[in-house]
Amino acid sequence: MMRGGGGLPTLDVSVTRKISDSTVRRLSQYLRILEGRRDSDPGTLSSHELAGDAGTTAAQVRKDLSLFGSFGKRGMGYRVDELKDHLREILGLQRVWRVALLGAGRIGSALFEYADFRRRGFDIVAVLDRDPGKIGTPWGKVVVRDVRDLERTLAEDEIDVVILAVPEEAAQLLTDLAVGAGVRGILNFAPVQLRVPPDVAVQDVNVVTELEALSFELTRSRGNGAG
Amino acid sequence: MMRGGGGLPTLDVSVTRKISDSTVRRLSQYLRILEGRRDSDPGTLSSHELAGDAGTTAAQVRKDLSLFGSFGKRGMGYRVDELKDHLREILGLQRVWRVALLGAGRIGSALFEYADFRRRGFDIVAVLDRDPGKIGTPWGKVVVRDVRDLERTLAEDEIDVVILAVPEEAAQLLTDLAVGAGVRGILNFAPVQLRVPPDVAVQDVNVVTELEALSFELTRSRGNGAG
DNA sequence: AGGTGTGAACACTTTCACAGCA
DNA sequence: TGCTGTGAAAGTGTTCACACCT
Repeated sequence: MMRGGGGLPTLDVSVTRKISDSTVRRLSQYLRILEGRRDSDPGTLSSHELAGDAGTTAAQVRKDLSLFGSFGKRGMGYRVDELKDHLREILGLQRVWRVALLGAGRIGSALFEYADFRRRGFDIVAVLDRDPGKIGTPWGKVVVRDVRDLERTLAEDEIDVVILAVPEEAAQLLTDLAVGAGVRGILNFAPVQLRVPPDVAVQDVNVVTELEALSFELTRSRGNGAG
Repeated sequence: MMRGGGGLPTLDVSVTRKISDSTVRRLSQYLRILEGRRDSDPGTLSSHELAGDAGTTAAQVRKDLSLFGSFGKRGMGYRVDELKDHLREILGLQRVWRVALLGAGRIGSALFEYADFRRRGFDIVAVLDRDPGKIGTPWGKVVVRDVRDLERTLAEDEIDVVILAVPEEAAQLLTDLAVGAGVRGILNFAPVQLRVPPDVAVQDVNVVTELEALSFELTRSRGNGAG
């Protein structure tokens, strides 16, 4: 493989190549698995081991990683610490992302309480809602703000990413405001297809769709000899 | 296209063919879009319209639907009511699925309160937790039960699908018990790769992975001329 | 021997483009 | 004419298999 530099770590993160969504999700999973390893575990692991834990194949693991560089040693496998660092860099997790939570309802509060975000580099620095009964109440270190101050909040708090946990009807309007205020990433819990400019990234979480996918699978497999 | 019967509705649901996950997700989306239409909207719509609302292409819509039958009329498009029925049948939504919620914490309670499930054919008929402070408390029409009664509850309540909203450490154990008790579908919120027999369907929901996918996209696009 | 990195083969998905029906 | 349904083409993603390094 050709690469320019001398002693720099081998990492092709900067190369613009199309990386599939499934690859990215697996990389996230690999990182989670590595982070779950104890200090007593060996400091090195093979693509086979990682694949086993991730429910994929060794070839898939090697291919995924090789898209970004050569992180392993032949005959040895991958050094856990090194690979963790590479994955964090690949995924853009070596910085803290400033997140605003839009919607302080059930979903919003469940997400807010989920401490893993902070540990994983996503800091919820603002919470906004429409309900006067919620505005002004303290949530941990932040105070719930009026969603009408959305644009100012996003700018002042230098928000990178917005988590949309509001009713369907409000989702597109708030998206437009957030995008206008410079937000480039949205994690969308509302069951609508958000319309955004091409330079804005959206990830959808839709539990009903997941359940319907289960329903589909269960319905199909019923007849196929599983009895 | 060849098909056996006489006057029966044209529907290939029974045919065993590999349908991709992305197709299934789009079908769910199409259904949601159709259900969101008002009575004042036209009773018919084209693949182009549906594609527009779903953020995909007309060819994709037609291909997705054609995997299951010929539901449209050339020159006319699709009848909304008919297509809704077909999609419900394809997705296995013409019955009510009996769901047990494992874990009455933040996520569990947010999910439980999300009324859309019931409307969409997923009835949460049991809630279980480990916490003695929660066991016995009424949640709507059901009472939180001791997770130690899991197997009996699953059998007695004829549970089809389990929603796993418990801490990571408990997830695999509860999965094994549920599978042993005959559950064939699991919606998993725990950040672990569950091990299940091949006839059990699992869908994962992992918000951290979604955020990391956003992080990846934002990191990559930074340099690529969006400024 | 053990295990990575990777081109090539294969499998799957999406898009194209058009015949054919309303 | 308008729009579906669908083979064929193009495009993507996964698996194979092996050269090569430790």
